[in-house]
Amino acid sequence: MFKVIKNNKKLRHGLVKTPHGVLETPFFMPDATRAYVKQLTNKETLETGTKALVVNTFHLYLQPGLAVIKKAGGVHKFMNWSGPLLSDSGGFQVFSLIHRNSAMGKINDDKVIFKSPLDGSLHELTPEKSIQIQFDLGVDMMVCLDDCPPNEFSRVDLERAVARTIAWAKRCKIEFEKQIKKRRLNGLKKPLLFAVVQGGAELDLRENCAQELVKIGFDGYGFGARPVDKDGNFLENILEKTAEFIPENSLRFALGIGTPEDILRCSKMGWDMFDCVIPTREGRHGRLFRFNKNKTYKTLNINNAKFLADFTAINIGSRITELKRHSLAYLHHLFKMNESLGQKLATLNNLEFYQDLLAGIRRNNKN
RNA sequence: GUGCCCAUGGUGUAGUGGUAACACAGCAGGUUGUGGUCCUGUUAUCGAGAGUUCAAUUCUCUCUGGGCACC
Repeated sequence: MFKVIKNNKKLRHGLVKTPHGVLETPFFMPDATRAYVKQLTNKETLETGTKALVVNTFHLYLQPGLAVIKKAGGVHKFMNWSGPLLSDSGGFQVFSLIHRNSAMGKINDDKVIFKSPLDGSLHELTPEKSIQIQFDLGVDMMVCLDDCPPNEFSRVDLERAVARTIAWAKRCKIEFEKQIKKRRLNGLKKPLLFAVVQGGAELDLRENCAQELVKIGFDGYGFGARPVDKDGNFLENILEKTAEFIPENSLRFALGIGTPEDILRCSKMGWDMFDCVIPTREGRHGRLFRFNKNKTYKTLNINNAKFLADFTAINIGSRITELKRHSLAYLHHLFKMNESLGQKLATLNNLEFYQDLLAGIRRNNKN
């Protein structure tokens, strides 16, 4: 259940009730694709201010496999996470796999068949199966299987992907209702369901896709495909208009977004939910995010030689003791030694930065 | 002491009578529904001296340094 508490033009503040707790919007979810945030224990993840995580259907289906997760009693129990979890449908992964290499699978209107990148075995994914898997995972928020085309696809190909995404969303909704009844998940136990708006950089396709999905009716709607073009330019206008195509009382989920700047921009357009690999992945590669005094931010590459003897703190204002006490010079040393403790500290730093960024947006939107 | 072998960037190795290549390290970029090991640039080298030659990192000699064997 989602309720907008404050709506000042497009600056939104709201509450999402999920089976595993309430979330204030807008919020950011780190990606725990394979049921772990890389480098961190759950306790450490919580210390960054993180409330909810994203896991991935595609990855968990392949490893460790559904049998194991069902036996564990769901992903929450498997990974010992008691907060809200969202699962991605796996559509993005399957389609990027096939679009990169057509030998990896086939897509038709009914289903998608793909080869496991792990052992080459063949698997079939349908909208119904994707929803069933997500119920087996036992997550709080699920995403419909969508046909996710690269933004550079031709108009005709984008149209076909939109048509398929709508048809599949309908099938997902039907399967969702079926599973709800079958599993008797009423009231607060009922997960939220999201559909994904496709259409590349063609505004009318985005509008059409959103309208058709709204007719079917979902708790929230996501922005599909990469939010940047092939030159790395942010699709600002497309994001802004797509948010407007989504009803005000629905959740707006900006999948895979993004840089701190992109999240700031999107939150001003009325997007409520974000997830991205940037803070964790870039952290592992040595890029740190930090605030300037005037609330702007900058990044630094801890690998750079200029940090060799920089004994200032990683983040003097951090709530996390290690970030407050350890110096940049020490972190530089850990990275030069290829010591995973360095990746952990950088991940902690970046997730705390992202959560502080979102907390700031929420404060701003409340007032 | 005698004999033999070796010497190429920071490290480990290619190679050639027309001034040198690769890997790692270094330096710096990149990463948007996860590439933990990824990608892209970039800096830097023929131990010293003499000889042969139009030309030597390459051939010869001496020296220096290192290794092996023998006494």
